Amino acid sequence: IKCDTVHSQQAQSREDVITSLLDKELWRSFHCKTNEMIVTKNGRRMFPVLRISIRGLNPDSMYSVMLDFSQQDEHKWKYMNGSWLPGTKGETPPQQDMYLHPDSPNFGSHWMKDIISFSKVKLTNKAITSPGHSTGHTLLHSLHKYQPRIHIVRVGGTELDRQTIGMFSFEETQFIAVTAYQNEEITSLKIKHNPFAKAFQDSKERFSVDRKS
Amino acid sequence: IKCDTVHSQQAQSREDVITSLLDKELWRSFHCKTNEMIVTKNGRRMFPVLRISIRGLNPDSMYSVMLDFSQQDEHKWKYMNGSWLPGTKGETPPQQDMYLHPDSPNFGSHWMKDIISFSKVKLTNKAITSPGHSTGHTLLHSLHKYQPRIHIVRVGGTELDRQTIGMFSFEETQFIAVTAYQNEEITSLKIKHNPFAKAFQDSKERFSVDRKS
DNA sequence: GACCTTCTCACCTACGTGTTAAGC
DNA sequence: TCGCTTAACACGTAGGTGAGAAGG
Repeated sequence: IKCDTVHSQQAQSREDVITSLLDKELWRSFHCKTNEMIVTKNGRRMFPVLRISIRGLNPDSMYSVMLDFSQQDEHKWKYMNGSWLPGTKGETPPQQDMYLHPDSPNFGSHWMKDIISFSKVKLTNKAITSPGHSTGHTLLHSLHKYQPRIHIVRVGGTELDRQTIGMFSFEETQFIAVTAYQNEEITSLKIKHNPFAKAFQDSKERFSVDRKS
Repeated sequence: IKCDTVHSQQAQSREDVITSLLDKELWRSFHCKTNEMIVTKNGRRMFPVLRISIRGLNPDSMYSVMLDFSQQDEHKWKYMNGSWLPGTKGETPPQQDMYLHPDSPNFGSHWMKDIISFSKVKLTNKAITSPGHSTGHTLLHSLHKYQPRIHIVRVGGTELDRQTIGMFSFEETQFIAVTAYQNEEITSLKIKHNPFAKAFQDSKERFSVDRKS
């Protein structure tokens, strides 16, 4: 339905920095069904994992790469009769903290050398999870829609001397935060592609999500 | 025997940087028996793990922390009749590459905030381990004696603009690289303290390594 | 009741141990 | 034979899954 109208990148860059999203096919298969991400008290990883490549940085300059989640609208969404509908009442305003990629800070050469993976970021619905919660947890509101955004910041000699280089987001990575999956097709896609869900690959009825029909 | 003569730190520091070794009691219990570390083709972690704390860095300056292994002498060592003896023939010259702590580079405030652990460094006896060997592997010669050394380097705006701040080593962390444990007392200590060896904790005869006797 | 959240669970992935037997 | 190295193995640690029942 809307899968053909996805434009993959919105770039606002002060330098000639280019970022590319990996696993686009996978992301789009989820996006077509309206993607959902589980949030838990202790934090849940994302699947698919946000992975990007970066070009155009100065190899010898120092950068940090960050991730945050922009609340896309003020609706509380509701899954009814097989589709997501915006709720009537507007909900909570955003107050987003940044997830710092664990390789940060690092040289441009480091960031451009390999794929940059955000596999370790955890989504939570509780402000304070546990004593050892540290960083790595990002607070989201369940049943609200989010757009992941990647920020590239140049860091100078001191910790406060920083300058935003670019902000990048990819429409196919949008999702609705949930405490339990609503759409069974999303569940099936998660089980099919996430290695950690292998236990359920043969024990659950499969939907024909991949058939060309 | 020689356990009482261990001096714990040799510091050569251009600034007032102080590093402290953690788990000194544990390290000394191994050092008393002449410590051994396994080297394998694919790389083996160290146990005990090298863990230090650092003080005296400039919180806002950027540093990298590195680890290397200084070959202590030119002997090939041999375990005979319960003790290590230096072999007659001199052996290979050193050619040591540095293991970069995965948090590198980072601000002084980061390095001083928490304990710095070198748990992920892997010791190998093969130059090229596997296609995905990447960094994290350090080549050592089996049956040679090594002294781990920690280097702190200030890194500037560019990747090559760096200046060594200090080099620190702790005598109780010396070891002989082996492909299989020679001294059964060392094996027992490893099994006793390394959680990953728990499978052997109750199935193997224990030596009275900890009795005050 | 309907909706959403929380918790426990079996079942995985991923990989760090020393052991043992085989290889050289 | 002897000394040393290698590879397969059982058995742990550590932690990521959705399912399902229970809670609010």
